Amino acid sequence: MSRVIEDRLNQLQQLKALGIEPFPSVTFPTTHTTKEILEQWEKNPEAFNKVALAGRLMVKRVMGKASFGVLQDSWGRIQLYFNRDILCPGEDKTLYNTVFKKLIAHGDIIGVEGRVFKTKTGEITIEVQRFVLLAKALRPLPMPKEKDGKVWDAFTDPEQRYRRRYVDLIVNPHVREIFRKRAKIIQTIRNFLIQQGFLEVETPILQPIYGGANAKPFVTYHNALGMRLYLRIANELYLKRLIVGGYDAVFEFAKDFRNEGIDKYHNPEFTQLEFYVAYKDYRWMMDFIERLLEYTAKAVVGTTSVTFQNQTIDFKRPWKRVSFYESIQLYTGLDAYSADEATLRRYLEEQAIEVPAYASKGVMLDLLFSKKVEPHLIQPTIVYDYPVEMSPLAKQKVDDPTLTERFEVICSGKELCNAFSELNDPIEQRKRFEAQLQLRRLGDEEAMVMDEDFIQALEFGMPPTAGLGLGIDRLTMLLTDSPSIQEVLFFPQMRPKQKADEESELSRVIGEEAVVAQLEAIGIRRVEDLLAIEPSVLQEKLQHRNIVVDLNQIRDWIRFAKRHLAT
RNA sequence: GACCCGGUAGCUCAGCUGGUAGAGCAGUGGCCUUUUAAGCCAAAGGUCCUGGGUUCGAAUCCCAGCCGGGUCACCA
Repeated sequence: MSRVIEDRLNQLQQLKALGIEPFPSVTFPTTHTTKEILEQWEKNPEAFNKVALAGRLMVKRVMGKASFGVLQDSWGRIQLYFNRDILCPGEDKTLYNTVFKKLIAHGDIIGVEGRVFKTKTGEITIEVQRFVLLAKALRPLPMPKEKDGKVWDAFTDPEQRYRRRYVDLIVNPHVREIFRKRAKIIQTIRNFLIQQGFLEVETPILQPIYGGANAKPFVTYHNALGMRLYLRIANELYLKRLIVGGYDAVFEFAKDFRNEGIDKYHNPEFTQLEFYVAYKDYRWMMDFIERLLEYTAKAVVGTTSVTFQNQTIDFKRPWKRVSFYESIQLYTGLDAYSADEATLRRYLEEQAIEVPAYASKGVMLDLLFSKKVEPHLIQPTIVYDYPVEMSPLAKQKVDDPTLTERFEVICSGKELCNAFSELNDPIEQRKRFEAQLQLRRLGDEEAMVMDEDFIQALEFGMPPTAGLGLGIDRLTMLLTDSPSIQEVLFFPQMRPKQKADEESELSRVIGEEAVVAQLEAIGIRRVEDLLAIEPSVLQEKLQHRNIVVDLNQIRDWIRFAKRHLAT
């Protein structure tokens, strides 16, 4: 590797010797993109006798006094033709023989000017009359080659692709396309909502009390306030406060954070759209989400029907609708509505589904549904009327208080949306939170916690409201036929490549390696040691080693250390 | 978290019945003025993930660890 970089550094020096700056401070005005040329040249070749475009040189094939290259810009690739006597009409052939042939390499970013023509073999090509180096590449790119749809030496190792996504984006054009579609999905939904009169809002990511979903949070610490904060697991409770505040319809594309495992459907941070509409209910919301997703699919892929992992999924409305208990009846034959806890537990155990000891009826129904029903629901399906036990923020049905006005959209066997008529009765909401607290006491770490301020907000009166959460990452997977969430996130979470033990527990708490080294020198090697020493003594000892630290800083470390040990 | 698979040149991979480390592409030098996975000739390129162990000798066998992927578990 170092050899290749050495060669390139060498090229760098030689360029400078020729008076060519390898990283010039210039603009390069372009007249076209690769895509425009490829699409429009046939129709009107005369208009392409003088074009300028810039991009990365992806392929360089030198054939003596003429060469071919491939230029890649943001939109695609086009072939370049370099001819010695066109580039160097006079005696001096340095520009071609030395600069182009020796010093410009695969991966360099260049600007070219020239005329568009078609080669003998029928490929639209730019005859380069002038080129400039815009930025030198010191590292070599992987070089996949492609012919007739077959790819050789593809850059496929997921680890490398995700860790160095920029390389992935350079050499795998379809990856760039996925993220363009992701952007289009978000823009389409945003425009749709704005057109319907929604207000786009932003709510806190750092929350003193986390809520709105069943999940384990990330914990952090605010030094000045001296308090624990959580990264939000949802923004639901804040958006509903805004409905209390008098907005009719609000939405937020929210990054949420959940401290759980990572797999092909889960990343610690993910994007969820939530929106709330006053004076509507979940029936209205069913129609609305059908319209929204049908419209989005059409806008992004052109049709309502998409292919996802060899399944055809059609977002054309109306979608199938089935009640929660009917769906269970359908796939298990079980009358879960009438069944008591013991019956459910027995059934689950018979099906070899692990049931936690603390499992309430709600938890068991959830298990039953996700194991036995969800996997069968491939086409977008609205499952409605969820049991109250599993829906602590949803309004009960008037004619059956064991059920709530809640529905989920299941698609390709996975939850895509979750929606309900929002519970706006503060007294009932308090009871539901208390039931959650009880679950928590029994060992359900994902049960919700009490949010007094939210209840107080409801006490001021919230209109009847319909709300919905939509997993943007999952929707993107569906609409781009991506098999994992990592494929639709630019930078999915990865373990650091360095050996984990290179960074000690202590350095995770302290953060500054220089300080850690001195701490270790005075015998503080573990987080526990930090707690055992008096802050002022530590300050003095560090001072002897020429490290001046504020006493508050040391107290922060100790707080952090305590938190670290507690988790 | 459990199990399975993988980690060898910049990239894709072979070598894994232990005996001096291989190919294609990329890179380097040379030839070639419409090629396209360009071609031909030549030379070069490596902590075989890390650390231990077995052995005269380990990329190869054993143990531990790290990183990734897959399946399952938990979750959206």
